[in-house]
Amino acid sequence: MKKASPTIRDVAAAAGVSVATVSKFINGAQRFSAPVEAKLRAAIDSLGYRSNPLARSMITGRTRTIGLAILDISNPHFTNVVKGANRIALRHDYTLLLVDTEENQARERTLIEALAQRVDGLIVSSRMPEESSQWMTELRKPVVLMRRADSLGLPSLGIDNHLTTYMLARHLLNQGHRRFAYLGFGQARLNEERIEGARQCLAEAGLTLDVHDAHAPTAEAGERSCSAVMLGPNQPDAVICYNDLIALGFMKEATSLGFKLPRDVSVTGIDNVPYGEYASPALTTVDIQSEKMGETAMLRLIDALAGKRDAVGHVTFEPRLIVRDSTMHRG
Amino acid sequence: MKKASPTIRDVAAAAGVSVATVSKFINGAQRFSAPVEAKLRAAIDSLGYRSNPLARSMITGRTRTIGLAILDISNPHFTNVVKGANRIALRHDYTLLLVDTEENQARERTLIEALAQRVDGLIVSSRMPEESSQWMTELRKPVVLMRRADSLGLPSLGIDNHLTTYMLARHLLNQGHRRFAYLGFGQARLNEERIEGARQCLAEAGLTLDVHDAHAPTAEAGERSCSAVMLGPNQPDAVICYNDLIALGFMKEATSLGFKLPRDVSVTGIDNVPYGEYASPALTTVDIQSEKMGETAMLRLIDALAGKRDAVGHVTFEPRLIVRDSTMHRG
DNA sequence: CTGAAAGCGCTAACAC
DNA sequence: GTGTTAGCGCTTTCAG
Repeated sequence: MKKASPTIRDVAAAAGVSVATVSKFINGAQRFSAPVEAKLRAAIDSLGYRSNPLARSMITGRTRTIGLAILDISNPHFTNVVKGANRIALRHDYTLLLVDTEENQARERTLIEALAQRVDGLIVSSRMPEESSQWMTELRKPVVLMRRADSLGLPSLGIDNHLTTYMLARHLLNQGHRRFAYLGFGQARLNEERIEGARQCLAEAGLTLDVHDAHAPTAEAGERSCSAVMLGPNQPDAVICYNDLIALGFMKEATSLGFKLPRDVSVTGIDNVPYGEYASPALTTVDIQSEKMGETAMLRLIDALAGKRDAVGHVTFEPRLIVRDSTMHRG
Repeated sequence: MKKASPTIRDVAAAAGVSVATVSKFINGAQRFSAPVEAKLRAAIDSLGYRSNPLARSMITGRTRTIGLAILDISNPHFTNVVKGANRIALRHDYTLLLVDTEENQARERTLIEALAQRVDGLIVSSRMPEESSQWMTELRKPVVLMRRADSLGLPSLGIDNHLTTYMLARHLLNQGHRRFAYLGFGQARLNEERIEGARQCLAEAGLTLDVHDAHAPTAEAGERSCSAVMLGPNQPDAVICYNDLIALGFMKEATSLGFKLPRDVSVTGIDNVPYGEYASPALTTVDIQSEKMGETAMLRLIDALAGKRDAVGHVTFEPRLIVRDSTMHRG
């Protein structure tokens, strides 16, 4: 299982040619005379030769590997990002070096810096404040950021967060809701934008938003926070959650607490994770094109690596409202 | 963003020592005289030197990278495997090179063979028949298989599949169900074992199993197959699904078709994916310790790489029944 | 403790 | 078309 692999030299010897010829052959760099080609082929597969990508990389400086740093592989949003990124990578003959930072900011930098050394470029998802992310520009490798960060001068992409919650609020308003709560995740940069989006929409209707924090972007966190929202002094008839996971947990706990959904309260999420559809009531949410974001990030990175002109700008994705059964008209 | 990185030679020059000394220093291979150590430190961080892992790997033959090949990152079962494997890898200072074969057998071999060249060892999840998996033993790298395959002589691990469905059938039997259907995924090796487990249990009660195939291990497939199961000639009062995803899809569609769950039919899955809990009715399932499997696979691999004696055997995990609301007593 | 030198397996000029 | 040769950035004997 671990026998020493034959090298290019072994092949050269076996085929009676020079190493340079073998190298050119495996790289398909040119054409060869029939006898040489035959001998090469024979030597290669009789020895079971496979070129050593490490040695090649050391010279060319390219590894055909892209680093992808995400915050939590358990979150279906990121799973979809990985899926999209992986698909494009494969198509361009790259492989993915995955790093899950597990929402741990302390580790993040070390992990990503180490990653940067083994790849040609990287896609990074991070919650670090822009001010302390300067190091990302000093990785000596092209980086695509999965969030807006204008001051860093890095290519980036993300959705219009303000719009997500604006849409949600408008939808709920149209349905006749009047008492709004927002269950957020304060550590995320984009939490503010989401609060702002909902607030603005509500303000236009003369309403206010009761803001809560779930402290984690997970279903468990949503469960834990439910009673504080539903049994507090401002019982809402509509709650907008930071993401689908929180919403799913919230709905489960609300049901346990004896509320009938969506009759007693309408709930919405953001992300359009695959399982919102299978919850009951099926979750109204906003699709943020997670998979597409992964694809686009990878595409931009690969273009950059190929030397194509890359607008070092921000690409904004359009969110799309997905109405399901967790929101209903208020008589 | 791409300035040429300083090399060990630059450091040596700046510090006025030899490259060998620098090498030993960054590898913490020995102790140094105070003045040398000071100069080294100064040179290294004034240059911002970082050792090039590729060059190191080429010599040592080790990359500190583990390859993980899974069938579908969208499936929460595999997500959990990744999570577990990643946690252990990180702890031992390894990184994960992830490959998602997307349930595509044709690509699988190529992808994995390529992967094998860039890693120290690999963990492989595959549906390939044992007979045609011989190549996995010829990768020249340690491999841990995420399924039973005795003839290959590779370390492997998995759960007792026979027991999963046996338990499920027994549970449903105890609840008074009598008309059983199984909604499987024929392409999986373990489908047979699961059918057998349920069958055996039912046989003991003088009952039979009505076997169907969903053709994919996904929620969509479960939805599509529902009507054939529920509206066919043998309407069941209990259905055991190949996995949670299929069960979730099945339940959704059954509800659409007008069935009341679990009153009209009890449904079970296998895997204990996080979202079964948030479906309604919450899904009765069998926990197969996905995350733990990932951890154990990684641990065994790392032990093997560290030269520790590794029983080239199969480790079997115990499934555990999780009863929730999708199964109920039959009056 | 420190240094000199010989490569790891391969590519990339440049000759022939 | 094919061969020669000089390294890539680093580790690793082996002397001193």
